[in-house]
Amino acid sequence: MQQKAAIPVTIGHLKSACSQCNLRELCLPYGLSNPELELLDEMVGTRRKIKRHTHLYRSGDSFEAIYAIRAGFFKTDVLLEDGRDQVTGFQMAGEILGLDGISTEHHSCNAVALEDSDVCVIPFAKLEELSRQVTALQHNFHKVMSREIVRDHGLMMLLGTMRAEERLAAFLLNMSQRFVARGYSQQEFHLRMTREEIGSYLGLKLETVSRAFSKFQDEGYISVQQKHIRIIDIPGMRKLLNHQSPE
Amino acid sequence: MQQKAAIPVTIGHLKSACSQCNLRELCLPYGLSNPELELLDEMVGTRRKIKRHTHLYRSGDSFEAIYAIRAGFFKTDVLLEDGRDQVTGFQMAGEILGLDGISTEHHSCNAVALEDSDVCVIPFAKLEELSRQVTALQHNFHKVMSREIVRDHGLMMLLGTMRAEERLAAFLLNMSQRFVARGYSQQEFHLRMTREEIGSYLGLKLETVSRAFSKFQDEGYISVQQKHIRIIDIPGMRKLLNHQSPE
DNA sequence: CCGCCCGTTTGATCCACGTCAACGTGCCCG
DNA sequence: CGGGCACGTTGACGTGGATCAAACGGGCGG
Repeated sequence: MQQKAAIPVTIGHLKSACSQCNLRELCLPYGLSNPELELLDEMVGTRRKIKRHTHLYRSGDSFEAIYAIRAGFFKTDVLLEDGRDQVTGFQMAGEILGLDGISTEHHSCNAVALEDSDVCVIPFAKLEELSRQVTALQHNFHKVMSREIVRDHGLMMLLGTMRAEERLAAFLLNMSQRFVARGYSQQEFHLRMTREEIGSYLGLKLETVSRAFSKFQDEGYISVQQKHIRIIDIPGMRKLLNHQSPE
Repeated sequence: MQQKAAIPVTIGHLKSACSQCNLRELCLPYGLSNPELELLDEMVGTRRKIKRHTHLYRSGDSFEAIYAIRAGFFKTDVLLEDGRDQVTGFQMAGEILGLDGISTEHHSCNAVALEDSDVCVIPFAKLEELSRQVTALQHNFHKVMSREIVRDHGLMMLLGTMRAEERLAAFLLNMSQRFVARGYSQQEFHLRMTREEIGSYLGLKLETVSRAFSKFQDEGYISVQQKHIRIIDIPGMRKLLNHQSPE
């Protein structure tokens, strides 16, 4: 983004600088003082470029660091022995990847880039060390983990109680909201994932996802052109969520 | 359990003692040295008794502490505006409740005791303070949060990809495993929750849960007598999980 | 000890979504 | 520029689990 290296690198030994990062309001540096930010800059060792459709880490990899997404888009998924898998999340700039690895010292899911991406590598041992000294960092980190838990509960709710169209509406509104927080349009965006990945995330088959997209378009809620989505009627979409329960 | 107070109390000002607790291998004290345990004892201010069917906290309550279950059994659930709700977890002795509250300083789910229970109140500010000094505590706490995230991913997998009988099998094996870790029988236990609560947790209706119980019994996997379950064929149950995928 | 009530079981029917199949469509590479 | 291929759409049909309904059983209060 800032400079294009003449030699292609997969692991860039560029220094990151949290103090300069325009995502710091969304990420671990939030609310830190300048001297504290400098400590954080030291801790975040390197950045790493991840090409589209390659893994940042795989289930079973030993856990050493968490990753802050500087630019790009990821999915995480888990795999069952029998081959079934499920997308557990889509992550965008400013969000943290790798928290699943802390519990066992090994990652328990795969993280795959859905577009060429750029992450800050945060060695976990150093994070723990620094968060013993910087209270605000410690607190931010705890909030990040807790937010992940709350997010997961929301997804469980979706998977456990919602019907297909509600799930897709919830998904689109969630995307919209996250794009807004990053300064993009609320109603118009580009989805980086396939219908199958959306389906896996929402516990639906890709055909069902496709049909729901078509239905929303027919009813004037959205306009769909491949992966390009425009939400025409946001309040209408919201109503889809709350009202129509089968009981 | 140890002594019955003459006066009924809901908030007991009994000192807890992590150093004496027989659950310390499952809980935050794991691996701490004796002097560190004493610091922990100081931090854990009080214990609190929660009667069956009463709330430990409610969604929206301001967040001040997390809770370690000393004895008893809880469920957590989230509520949608339209009245639909979903059980997001069942918690037993040695497990931690309340982590959802860190992110917004308010709880985002309800915690209800399914039997008379007893929890250690861990003021969160003090926990953060102490975990800045005691590395092992800090690390344990991070592991507890991460474990919760991994658990949630497993549940998402269940809700997103498994059929009814697989879900129930997974649920029963999970219960069994957690009872073993607490020194109870692997094959025989008492469920504290109703069929409806199991259904809500598994994303099924209570009738479906009931039918699956009956089917398992007919096929000789388990014997069911109300809430009392005996698993007869554990390896058989495990096979139910992996093999029979529809694709 | 009886009767009520909540939780559970079981049966009959329905329907949302999965499955299978065919056809479009944008895009990359030769 | 054209052919292949992954991704997406749409249709016809099947089915697992929801829904509706009725009856059962066990625990508890009177």
